[in-house]
Amino acid sequence: MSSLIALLDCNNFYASCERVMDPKLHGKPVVVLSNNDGCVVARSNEAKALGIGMGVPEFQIRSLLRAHDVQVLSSNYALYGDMSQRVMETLEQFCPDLEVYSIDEAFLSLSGFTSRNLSEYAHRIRATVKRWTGIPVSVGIAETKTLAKIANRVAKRTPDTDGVFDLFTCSDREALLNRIPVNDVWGIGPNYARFLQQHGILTALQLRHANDQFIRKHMGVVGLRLVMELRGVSCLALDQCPAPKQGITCSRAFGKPVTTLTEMEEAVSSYAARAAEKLRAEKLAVTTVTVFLKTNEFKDTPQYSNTLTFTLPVATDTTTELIRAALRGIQRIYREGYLYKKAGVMFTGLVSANQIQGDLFDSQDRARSKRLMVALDAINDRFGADTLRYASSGLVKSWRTRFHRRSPAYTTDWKDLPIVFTS
DNA sequence: TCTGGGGTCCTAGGACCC
DNA sequence: TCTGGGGTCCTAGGACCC
Repeated sequence: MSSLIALLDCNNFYASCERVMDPKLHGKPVVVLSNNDGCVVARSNEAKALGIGMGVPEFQIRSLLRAHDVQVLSSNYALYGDMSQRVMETLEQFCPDLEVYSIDEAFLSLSGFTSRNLSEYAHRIRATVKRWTGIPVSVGIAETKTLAKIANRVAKRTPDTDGVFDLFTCSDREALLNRIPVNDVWGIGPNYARFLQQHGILTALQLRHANDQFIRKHMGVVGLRLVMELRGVSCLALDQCPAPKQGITCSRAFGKPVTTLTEMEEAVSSYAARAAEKLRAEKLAVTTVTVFLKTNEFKDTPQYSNTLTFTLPVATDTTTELIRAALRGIQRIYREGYLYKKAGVMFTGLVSANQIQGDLFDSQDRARSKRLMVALDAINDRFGADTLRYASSGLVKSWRTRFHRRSPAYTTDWKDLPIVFTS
């Protein structure tokens, strides 16, 4: 008996979260925008039906949005993170062998459930998630992750499946796979799709029957694994305890172009502080810091971008040191005379915070820094992000990312708690 | 005017060593 | 007289994901 996997995926996740908290959004087209209210990152079914594409810049569809009274919201990541946790906790009650794959998806191992009617079980999971969290989900079942992804797509797009599709027991798999465009296969992005189409491979079925050597040569071992998975040979195991993070990044596009070193320093200082918070939340310390900046590639103005990576003498998780390091870096690559659009700070070479190796010439008082960071995080956690912050991050922050249409902090701020009236 | 952010994995090529 | 080869580590870049 081969193993079976279910992929559970929340429908239109960000838009669905907004609807849970604001029922007025039901039945209306809803879109959620990325940082800076730049691009569409989530769409309700009604918005999809209007032809609004994923990733489209908001300014390009502004008249369409207005004409159809589309409800437009900025991203509210605190809300989505909370809702995600509720969904995952619900799933765990049904199936403890699960891999949380992303904010809105989980793979479930159904190997121990083969005596059941799996479709029926999936319908029960789906109904329970809806009842407990308000989030609609779809479930795809198959022998491998890649096939489960395809099954999930069928469940989402075929109304009479009622949100659950079992590809394993499907009688006409070949015909079904032949209706899946190759660019819809998990792991086939724009580049591979174009390449495969040029070689006459247009569907998931054709990719499944592709020549192994050909795939190995042009798409590497990743491509070969993908093809094997399409054939029902599991190559991507369920990963219940994800590997520790390899890097932590904080980067943002500016709300308006940055033209002075002072503003750039403020931004980079804020990003370093934010990345340092994430670092401590994961109980990690960093040895390698990368800073980068770039101008707006969509514009016809002079272009410049640069990146600098350097290694710290001693691994650290202290905001003060990391800001200082990031500022030294950005000062070296900053050039006058450009309109900067984006900058960022990346931490790599992460080590566990409790095994920091000191060095002979280390002059920092580590115990003192540690106490300071614990206090800083506790205050910001209690009273809200940025209650305490470093002066180098600036006060005015005219470069800051814009969120003009953010919904309230329903789940993370008492004053935004939703109020329910009953009659 | 206006085009996101945060990740992972793999590969090729250079530096270095023995 | 006539320029080795293999292993390891690191980095940059490319592909993909949500």
